[in-house]
Amino acid sequence: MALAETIDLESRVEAGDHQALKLWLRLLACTTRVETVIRNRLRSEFGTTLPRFDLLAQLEREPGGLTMGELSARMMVTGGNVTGIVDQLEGEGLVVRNEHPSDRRAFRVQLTPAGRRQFRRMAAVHEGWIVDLFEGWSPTQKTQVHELLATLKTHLASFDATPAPRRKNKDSA
Amino acid sequence: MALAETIDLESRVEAGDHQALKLWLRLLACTTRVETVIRNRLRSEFGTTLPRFDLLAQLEREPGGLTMGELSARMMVTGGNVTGIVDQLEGEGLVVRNEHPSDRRAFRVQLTPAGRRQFRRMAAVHEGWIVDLFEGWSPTQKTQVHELLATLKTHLASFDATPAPRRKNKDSA
DNA sequence: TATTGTTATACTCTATAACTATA
DNA sequence: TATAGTTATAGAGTATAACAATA
Repeated sequence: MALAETIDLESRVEAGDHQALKLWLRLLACTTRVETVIRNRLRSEFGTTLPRFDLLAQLEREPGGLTMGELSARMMVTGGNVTGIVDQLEGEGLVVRNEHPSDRRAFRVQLTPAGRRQFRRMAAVHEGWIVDLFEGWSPTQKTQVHELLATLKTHLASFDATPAPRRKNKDSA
Repeated sequence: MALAETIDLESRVEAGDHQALKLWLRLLACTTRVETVIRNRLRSEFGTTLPRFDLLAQLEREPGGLTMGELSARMMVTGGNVTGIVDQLEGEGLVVRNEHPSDRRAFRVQLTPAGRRQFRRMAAVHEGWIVDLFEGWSPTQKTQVHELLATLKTHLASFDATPAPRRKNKDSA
């Protein structure tokens, strides 16, 4: 653990590896904790879930609506799941499947006025939770991490993180 | 208080809120991506999962073994899940339930020699993946974030993130 | 023939509750 | 009575594949 200073040349690479691993473990611990708090509160306060909240958030940003396929892509989940979530939200009167102007196979999924009201109410509370949770960092630190994460995000973009374990073709294997 | 001042104050708070939210979204995006890559590779390369890997990691650190309850606490999941994972790993010959010296209800779950070999092999590869994924940051940046996360982690410790949505008694928040 | 979305199914991960065998 | 672990069940959350309607 605290062996850092006395390393010789040979173990330096290994120490570097451990540095990355320890960083990852800590990052994961923090993220998981925040996520759990948010999930729990979303359920207890609003009787909803993270994917449902996420779907509403996607629609709120796109007043013209989104197709099921676009929702699927933005939420990074496969189509069948989107159908299920939209079914639920439509049942609650928060979203509607409107007809698509140019493709009769597709829909323009949009927020209803009630859906928009409900989402905004939740989003405001949600944002308050996030603010509290990240109060551990000063504004300067937040900015700093935000920028560091931008770098990391770019780097990570080159890794294959497709949801499916197996893609149709093209898998180099 | 002048109107202009009020507006200014309000928008400052709002700006601060958005800062935290944007930070969280980016943090979540990065973490999710890393996790997905790791999960996919763990499955495709070793036919295993993150919880199974995690359980082996817990045992590797504790040569004397751990009880089911201790595993449950360290992995932050409830008991029934641990039973399932240990069943699988025991079936594969990677861990054993040995008898507990002083409590006949409990076990000392331990790695088998094969389990230790297998875990070490996986852990080395796994660490390489992490190193690659975090190559986006310089060693200095890694250290920096690691320390910032320590601060955040401390702050987060005061929030209730119990797995269960509903606990026996009162919410302390 | 390709694509949009639905249906049906399955698997992972996790929680709860009732149960057993000790303590 | 309380605790360690198991069993059975439930419910998110996600994936795959076969299918219908339309392009």
